[in-house]
Amino acid sequence: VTPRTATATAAKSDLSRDAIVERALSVMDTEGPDAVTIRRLAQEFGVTPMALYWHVANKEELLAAMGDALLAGVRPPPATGPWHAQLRGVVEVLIAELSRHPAAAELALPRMLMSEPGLRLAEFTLTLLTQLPGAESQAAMAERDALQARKRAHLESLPAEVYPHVRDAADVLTNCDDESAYYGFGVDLYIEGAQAILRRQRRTG
Amino acid sequence: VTPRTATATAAKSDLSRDAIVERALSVMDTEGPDAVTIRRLAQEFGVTPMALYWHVANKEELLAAMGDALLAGVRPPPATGPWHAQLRGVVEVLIAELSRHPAAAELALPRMLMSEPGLRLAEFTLTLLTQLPGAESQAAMAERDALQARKRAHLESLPAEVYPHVRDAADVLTNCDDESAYYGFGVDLYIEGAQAILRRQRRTG
DNA sequence: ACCTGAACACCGTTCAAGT
DNA sequence: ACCTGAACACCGTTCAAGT
Repeated sequence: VTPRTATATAAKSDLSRDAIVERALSVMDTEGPDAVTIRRLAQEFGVTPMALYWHVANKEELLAAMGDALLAGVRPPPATGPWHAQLRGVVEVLIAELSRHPAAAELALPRMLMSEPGLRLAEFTLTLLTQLPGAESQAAMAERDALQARKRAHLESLPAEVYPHVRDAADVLTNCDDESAYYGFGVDLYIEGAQAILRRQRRTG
Repeated sequence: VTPRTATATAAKSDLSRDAIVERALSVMDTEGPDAVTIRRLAQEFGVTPMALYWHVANKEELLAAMGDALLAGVRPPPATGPWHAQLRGVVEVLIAELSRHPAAAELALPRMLMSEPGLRLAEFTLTLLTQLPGAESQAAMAERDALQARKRAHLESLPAEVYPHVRDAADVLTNCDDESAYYGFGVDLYIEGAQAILRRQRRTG
């Protein structure tokens, strides 16, 4: 009679960082954000709550790891067609991945410029856009200055050989000295897009 | 010696729903989301935690009310110029308001289609866009089907005289039968916008 | 290296009771 | 109508200790 089988639920895989993150995602998917607690995940593995702290520093780090796991799952489709078709491709794959874990989606966006999987995606997107500066999501737009300072510091420490475009765009991506210019780009993006679609609707419809 | 002055902090305004919401926003602004707890707000007013439950059903309702307060603060600038200039105007005012309460920004977006202040804003925006269907934020895009069903039911119960455009667009705003079409619109918006800005850059730069 | 046990300082919320 | 007191069932996390 091993002590584990007494308390462990159905799937009694070994405890590990990846296993915890994966289980946390599935708990969040099925039971919502409030259900993912350290204690709950512990009993999911038939283990003491404190056992998790060996694999994960704290809950904040766990949530970040969940976001990174989503982004790591976004693999761009094979490159065919013009740049905007490829761009549409990655965005659609990203949306598909976020749709598979709706409640965890908002964990992914703030990680885009702060983690390896996120930066891989950003670098790929910026490669397609070449000289066009990047536009952040609305959620990212509303983030604190402190966090943005950390982001910039982090971006500036990146190796230029691996992330050339991200580094080039670091200023635009984090600069908030001129807020109106920063937000203005996102607004322009929306307006121009709406106008273009309106024109097309008039043509075809 | 009244018992209140003994425990109340500096500003000892009377307890009320609006006062609680306002104080919650300022606590969130200055000390972050984790600091806004029922117990903390109670001692902010020099009162027992349970006192708040007379004015607010639970914490979830409090957070929703905070989001609504932000949206209620978004007043469109005087209408001048073409429709896209006016649209840019509201969006900029919205962004300005969200910037004043960065940590609370994400409370506002999910309330856009669920509260009176949000619907007022949506109606105004859709009036400008006229026949153009509305595009939701990425955060809203990732919401659950259950919530979308509630939204639709809520939208369909609205008086057609007050919210004609919102009602007309209810289908597009909540329909997820064809996910790809729903998300595709947002993607088109982004792509077309990026292309338009690229063209303009080539012309002027 | 990996996990346990006991404890601390918190949460949101209910329910009966006061005024 | 509006607030209190005591209690319940939870949290995340630390710290010393086990194997």
